[in-house]
Amino acid sequence: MRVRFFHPWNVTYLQAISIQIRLRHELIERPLGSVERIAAVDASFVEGRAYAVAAAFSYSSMELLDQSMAKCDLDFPYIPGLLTFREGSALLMALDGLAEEVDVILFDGQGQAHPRFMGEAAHLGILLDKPSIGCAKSWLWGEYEEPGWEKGSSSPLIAGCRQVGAAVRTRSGVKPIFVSPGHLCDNASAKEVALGCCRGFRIPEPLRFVHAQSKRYALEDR
DNA sequence: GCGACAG
DNA sequence: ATCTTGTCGC
Ligand SMILES: [Mg+2]
Repeated sequence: MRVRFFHPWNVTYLQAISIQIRLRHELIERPLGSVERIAAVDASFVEGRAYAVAAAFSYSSMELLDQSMAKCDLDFPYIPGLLTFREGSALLMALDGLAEEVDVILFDGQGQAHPRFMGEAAHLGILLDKPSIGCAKSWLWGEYEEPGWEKGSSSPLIAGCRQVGAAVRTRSGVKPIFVSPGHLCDNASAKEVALGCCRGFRIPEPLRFVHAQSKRYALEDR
């Protein structure tokens, strides 16, 4: 898939925040259409470099359809709220190598559950002009109640008097994940798709795969 | 000033 | 996220 919109990546802390605020006006929230193919992307880090892997799957069977890797030097530090400026360009490079077209992309981080409603999934979804969903392993933004113990139960993440995502129990009795819609998606679709690609583990299968792959890629290049 | 803080 | 192997428990 191709990147449709661009902005500089070698920016200062204040410029990064300014870009997030500007992109906020481009965010479109709406239900997802039918999902036949889905992609996920993640990165691992070693010796100041990011190793990103993107992969495409059949949504119904979770069969692997395509895979792509990218390596690049890191220049921006990790700052909560600005994760996209650390690993975003590496993730886009990996996604750019995917030949298979997909209906939605999963990211290892927040979507709209972010102080400026512009988490990694929302931000990169806009640049790619593709539907996107954020599936974070821990909390960043929004008030919520502990969801029920059973797999499938969830409770809304509320910020600024509106729902920006949900804490979703993807395995009974296990810590929930934080699912929030990115671009061209809504809360109901995000939760449905995130749960729809779990196969017995807390983390949705496409993200589990790219996480493991990026780690292997980084370790064997060390 | 203090606390919180995706990966 | 990373530094790091085996080990305890469901
Ligand atoms: Mg990650």
